[in-house]
Amino acid sequence: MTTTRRRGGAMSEVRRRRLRLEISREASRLFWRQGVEATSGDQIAEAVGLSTRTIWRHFRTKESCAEPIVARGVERGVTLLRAWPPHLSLEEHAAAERTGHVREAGADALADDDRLAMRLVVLGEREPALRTAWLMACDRIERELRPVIAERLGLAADDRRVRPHAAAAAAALRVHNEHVAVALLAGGDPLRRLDTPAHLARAVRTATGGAVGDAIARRPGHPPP
Amino acid sequence: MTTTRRRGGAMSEVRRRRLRLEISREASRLFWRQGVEATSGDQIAEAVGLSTRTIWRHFRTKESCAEPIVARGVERGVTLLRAWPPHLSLEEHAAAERTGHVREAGADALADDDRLAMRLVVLGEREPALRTAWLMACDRIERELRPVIAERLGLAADDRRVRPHAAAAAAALRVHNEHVAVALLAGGDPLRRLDTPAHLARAVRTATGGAVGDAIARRPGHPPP
DNA sequence: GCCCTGTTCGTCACTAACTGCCATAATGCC
DNA sequence: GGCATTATGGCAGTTAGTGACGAACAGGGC
Repeated sequence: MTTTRRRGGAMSEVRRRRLRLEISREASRLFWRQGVEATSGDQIAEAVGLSTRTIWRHFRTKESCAEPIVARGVERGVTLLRAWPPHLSLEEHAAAERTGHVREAGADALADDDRLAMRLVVLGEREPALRTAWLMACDRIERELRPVIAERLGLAADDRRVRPHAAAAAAALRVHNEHVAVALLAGGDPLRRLDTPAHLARAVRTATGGAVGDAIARRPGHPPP
Repeated sequence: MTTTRRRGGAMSEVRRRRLRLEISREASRLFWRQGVEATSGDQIAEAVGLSTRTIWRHFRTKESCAEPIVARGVERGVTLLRAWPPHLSLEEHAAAERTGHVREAGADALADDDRLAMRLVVLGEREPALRTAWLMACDRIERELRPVIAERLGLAADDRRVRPHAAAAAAALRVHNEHVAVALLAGGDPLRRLDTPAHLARAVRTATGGAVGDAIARRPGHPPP
C-alpha cells in the first residue's frame, strides 16, 4: 500500500469519500422525491449543509452527484471478487460470503443507501441523467475490476485478455443489480432469492466464458489461443 | 413491421436520424479539434447551419451530441449480429461478412465518420463528458441487441436470460471498439488484424458463455438451468 | 504556545447550457 | 391549392457550473 502522502491541511482520502457519499445521499434523496430536473444545486447544498460552490467542487455535474450512492450495489460485487481466495471456486466463495453476510447485517435490514441506490437505478430507465450516472459508476467499477481479474488469471495488468473479462464481469454485475432493483421496487421482498452472491457468481462465470470462476489449479494458460 | 403513422408536416424517422447524425458530425469535429469544453452550442449550430435553439431540440445535452457519431463503431457489430443467418455459426458468418465488406468499401478507405468516432472514443478516456456519451451509445446498442439475441436463442424477449447475454455481448463490442480505437490512433494501420469480424465473433461467444455463437441446432433449451 | 504552508470553504460576479413562448416557415395529406 | 401539423428561429429567462479572492483550518517545525 502506498502511504498517502498528504501535507498541510489536505483532506484524507477517506474523509473525502465520506463527504462525497453524504452529498450523494442527500442529492439522491431529492432526486427520488422530486425528480432530478426539479432539484437544484442550491437545494442539494442546503440539504447537506454546504455552500453550493462546494458541491461543484466535489462533483462536476448535478447528475454525477448520484454516482457514489448508485454505485453501492455493484461495489458489493467487486468486494466479493476482491475477497475471493485462490483455492476456492467462485461459487464456493459466494456461498461462504453469503452466510457470513447474513449473520452480520440481518436479512431484513437492507441499508437505506442500498434502497436509495436501487430506486435511482430504476428511475434511470426514464431519466437519462440518472442513467448516465449509473453507467459511469459501473464504468468505474469495471476499471477497479481489471487488476483483480488480472491477478486472478495470473495475467499482466495490461494483458489484452483482461479488459474483455472485466467488462463482461462488470456488465454481469450491472444487469444483476438492475434486475434486483426492479424486482425489489415492483413487488415485495424477493431479496432472499435474488440477492444471493451465488447468482452473481454464476453470472460472472458465464460472462467470462468460464474463465473467471474456477479455483486456481493450473496457472498461466487456460483458454485456447 | 408497423407502418409509421405520421401526419401533418412530421419529419420522417430517417430524415430525423440524418439530421441528428449531421449535427453530431459537426459537433464531434469541433470536440476533437478544440476539446468539448472549448466548443459552445453556438459554434455547433453555426457549423451545421442551424439555430442554436434547434440544436437543443434534437439533443438534450452538449455532450450527447457526440452519441450518434460515436455509436457508429458498435453499430457495425449489431448489424453483423442482425444479419446472422440461423444455419451458420457466428464465426462462419463473420468470415463471410468480412470478405463481402472488404470488397465493397476497400480496405484502405475507412470512412471519415468512423475515424472521428474512434478519436472521440479515445478522447473519452480523458474527457468524462465524452465518456458518458460513449457509454450511453453502448447502452442503446445493448437494448437493440436484446431482441436479436432473444430471437437467436429462441427465447421470449422478456426472458430473464436475455439481458445478461445482451449486456455481455454489448460489452464485448465496446471493449473491442475501444481497443481498435487506441491501436488505430496510437500507431499506424492495424485494421487488417484488429477490425476483423472474426475477433468480434470470438469475443461475443466467450462473453455469452458460448450461448451466442453456435449455428442453431436444438431449439428451446441449451444452457443448464 | 507560535508561525508558516498548503488546503478547503464561502461569497460574489460571470459565462454558457438549456428551456418557454410565440411567430413563421416547411412539410405531408387531401 | 388548402389545411393541419410540425420544425424552426429569435428572444427572454433560468440555472448549472467556473474563476477569483479572502477567511478559516489543519498540520509540521520550533
